[in-house]
Amino acid sequence: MATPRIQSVDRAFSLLACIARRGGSESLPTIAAQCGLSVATAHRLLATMESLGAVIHTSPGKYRIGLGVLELGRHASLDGLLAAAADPSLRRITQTITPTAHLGVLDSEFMVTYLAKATVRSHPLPTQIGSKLEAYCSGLGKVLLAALPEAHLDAYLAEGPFIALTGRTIIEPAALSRELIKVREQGYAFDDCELFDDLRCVAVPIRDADGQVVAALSGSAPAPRLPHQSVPAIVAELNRHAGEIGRKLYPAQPVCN
Amino acid sequence: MATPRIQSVDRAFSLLACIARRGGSESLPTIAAQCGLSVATAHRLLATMESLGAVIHTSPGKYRIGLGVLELGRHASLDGLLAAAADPSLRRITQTITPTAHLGVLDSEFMVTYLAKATVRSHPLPTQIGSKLEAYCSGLGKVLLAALPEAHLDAYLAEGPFIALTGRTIIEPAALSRELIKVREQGYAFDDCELFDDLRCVAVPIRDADGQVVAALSGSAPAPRLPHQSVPAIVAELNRHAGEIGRKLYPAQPVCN
DNA sequence: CCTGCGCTCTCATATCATGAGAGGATGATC
DNA sequence: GATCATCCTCTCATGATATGAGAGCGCAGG
Repeated sequence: MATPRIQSVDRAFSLLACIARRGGSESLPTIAAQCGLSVATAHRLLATMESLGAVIHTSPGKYRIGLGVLELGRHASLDGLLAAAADPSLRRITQTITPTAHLGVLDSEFMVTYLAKATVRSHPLPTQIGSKLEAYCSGLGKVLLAALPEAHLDAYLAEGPFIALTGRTIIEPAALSRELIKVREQGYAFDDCELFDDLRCVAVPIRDADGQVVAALSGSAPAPRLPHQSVPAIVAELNRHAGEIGRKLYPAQPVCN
Repeated sequence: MATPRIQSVDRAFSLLACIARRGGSESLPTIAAQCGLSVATAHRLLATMESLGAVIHTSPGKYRIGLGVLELGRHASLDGLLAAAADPSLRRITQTITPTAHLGVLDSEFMVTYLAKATVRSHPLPTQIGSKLEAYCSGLGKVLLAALPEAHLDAYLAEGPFIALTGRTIIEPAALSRELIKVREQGYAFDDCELFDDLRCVAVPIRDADGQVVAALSGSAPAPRLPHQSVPAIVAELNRHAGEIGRKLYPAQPVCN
């Protein structure tokens, strides 16, 4: 059968989640009840975690998440995890779908940051992990922009007209706005040589457990290798990978009933 | 006997600590060995935590701290924990030692931030939780300054001379420097009406597990109620509380061998 | 094709966690 | 200042739960 769960660990995290949710002032009996545990069990679990620094019992009736958790969290960042989680998918994509694959996020300045990249040797591309790029001119950027809340998007569009990188770059705010609506509706973006001449790219969103777009995944190829009729299949494949990445990062949350 | 520990929870956190330390690229067999666990056990624990989002298995040989831990950590801050952990001690101090007690930290601008305060009704003081105060003129500030690394302290002293708040405020950098050396040596600070007329205060450092000063704890009283000969006893009591607070926040770390 | 490595799973065993409730301590109320 | 209400801690017999060795599977590189 599937790997059996360790009950105590489930319960421990249930307690942590419960404490985190309540911001830190619930009594042990209350917490125990919320997690469906006996007071004795909850107490043992909390005492164990307290000695590990994961929880602290500040005063009667008050439990809080401890510095230990903060310390552990210091080693994780959304960007780093996205990159790490996406890496295997990117590799597979380059082997089966398009010769190049990218993962990117949008920063607060509306710039796309490349977090991960994979390419087959024969098709180098001048993109670099960690570098930033304007959003309006790439598949990744269009997917990420399309997911922005109305107000932010308007602010971005107001920055236009934009600079043309190729003859096909969308530079007019109105045209970009229309394009983004289309992207949002169809669930993917198609970059038809808008960033580099002769390079096409398909991009799809990566979503968290709530469906919010947190990043985008793209596959790029020379235009001849990426004809229009191949797009639907590529989108499907990319979506499969995007779903996998999303699920890796955001599993069923630890609930506390 | 003392509350029994939950072995699985200890092991789970041992794994987390191990993964965090290695920055995220160790194979399951390696991690298991480092934590003294069998591969099967480590696998079960990790699988459980993975489904909770505490860990993610990005690709073969690579485990990382997951977003779940980040999310939990979002609810904890050093400041908040210090305040919460100190609160009971502050209350006790006001009942047994001095009518007012404060907890403060130093920010990057050399300002003391009051994180917690307790007072008995009969002795109000115009200090507010969350407000900031120059460091040179209070017991808390002197303790915190005395713990700064040489270079930072020099930078601060160069900002002087300071503004006198009472006739006894130390305003000359040279004098303050001498005072801080004394504070460092004796392990506590005595504020003899340097901040408010007729208000004396004794302050001691709160240290983390490594002995680094992270905050300071003070007891204040009207000058007549805090004669010089009572200082040693007050220092001892404050230190007891400071130790308690430090131990609450920084228990024996989760080690991974 | 074969080898090495990393991960997953099986199963009998006994360790380990369990939960009801008593007792002690602390703080609030009157 | 005394009483009451919480909250926390601990005990102990029971059995559910975690354990670990090792086999098997899939994958990647040689």
